[in-house]
Amino acid sequence: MAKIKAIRGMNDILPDQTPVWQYVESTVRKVLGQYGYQEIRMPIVEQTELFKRSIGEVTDIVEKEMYTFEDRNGDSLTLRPEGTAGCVRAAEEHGLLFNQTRRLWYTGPMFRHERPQKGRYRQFHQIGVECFGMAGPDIDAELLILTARLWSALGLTGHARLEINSIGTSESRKVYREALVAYLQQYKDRLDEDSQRRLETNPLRILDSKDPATREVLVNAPVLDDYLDEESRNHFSQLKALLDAAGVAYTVNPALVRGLDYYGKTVFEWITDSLGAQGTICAGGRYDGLVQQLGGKPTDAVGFAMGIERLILLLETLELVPDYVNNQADIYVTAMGDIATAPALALAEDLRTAMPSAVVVGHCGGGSFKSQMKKADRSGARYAVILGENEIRNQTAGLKPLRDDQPQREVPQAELAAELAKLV
RNA sequence: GUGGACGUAGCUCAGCUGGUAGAGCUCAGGAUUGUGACUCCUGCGGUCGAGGGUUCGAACCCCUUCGUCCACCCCA
Repeated sequence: MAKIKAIRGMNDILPDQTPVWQYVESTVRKVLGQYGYQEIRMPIVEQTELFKRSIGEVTDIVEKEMYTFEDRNGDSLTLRPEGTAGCVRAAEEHGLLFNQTRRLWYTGPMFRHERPQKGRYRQFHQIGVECFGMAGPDIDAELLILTARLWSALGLTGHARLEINSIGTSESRKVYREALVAYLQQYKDRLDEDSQRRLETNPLRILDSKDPATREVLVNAPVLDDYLDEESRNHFSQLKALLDAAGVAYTVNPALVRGLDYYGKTVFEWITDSLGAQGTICAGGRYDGLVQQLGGKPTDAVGFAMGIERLILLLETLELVPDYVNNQADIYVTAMGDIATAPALALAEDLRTAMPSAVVVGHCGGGSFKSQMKKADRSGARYAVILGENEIRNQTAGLKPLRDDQPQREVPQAELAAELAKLV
């Protein structure tokens, strides 16, 4: 019988991995909380139509990467490939957007049927942040300042660079797209294969082609900046001024376009060079038209998503995960022989009551005393508490430091908690 | 979807021109009646990813398939 294995590209996150996940999630939670952002939780499955209408019919995501299936009643449902669409749907559906401003965030798994590689999986996890009802560049700036603070909290400052661009309103972008396509059509045979295809699918993507011949053609191509409407241009220059004032470094990348149709005006990416091909750890932009497009009232909006796997990969590559994150135990309580089992359980409970934040691991499962000490060592605990016949007779416990050369002491059981509280 | 590399013990990997499976780590026990980390000894542990073919004989050669990794595409 062949063993059943996990689905390709969908990974188990094992016990030695969960501490760093919790570390990242709690850090993000803390920083977002500082800015007054509220958490929202949406279903993982939505009507397929939601993603088609928001992400765009001709994007790769919708065309070939969605996990779409029929519900038992015949409805077409899809495992969410990203969070913005569902967030907008939920917020609109429950009246969270009308005549008010909102700062929301969420986290959870997303699903895209792509070929897995480093930093890219079929089930992956994002932390998404979405802001509604704020038209000005101040909220764009707040989001970027917030991410900069998050990098600082994680020790990542200097390891990711910020690229920004303005792709204008959908109207001005449409005019530009036509001009670009018209220009490139003249040199179609000089473009690389991928870019020829992109002429039909996603012309703006050709701008960051790596092919030398294509790059040569692009030298004289129309520039998006020349086609920007006045409002987008002002918005962008104000944003740059706000970032300058806040001390957030950035570079303007005119070739930066986003893959999802709903973006307009501000777009940005935080990129690292330490992860190979999948170097974008955080990306987003403004999507003022989406709420209306999904049937709501016109509502300005801006947001971004971070890839948690990529963030963790980066932290581990740079060895930035603090040691305390992986420490499993503070105190390990041994029990020598059957006679010590009940007293050891009771003593460990006393310790937990007296030191609520300490991790007190009690030995279970028998084994020689030697092996118990070995496990105490492996647990990472700073102190071993030793309970055997002698200690029980004397109402004491052995207190043995495991991380320095201090000698072992005999402490009355009644005083042990107070004694350890001083040390841990 | 395309290209390349790779699948051998729980983990990291050796295994020569084809001759019948190895090491280190981990784990258990011992040297040390009740004391971890260092050392030494012993032991547990494998359908060599799966299926087929060639051969007296395949972990090794051939085909198919599944999976992993990296890159392209695309994206977090």
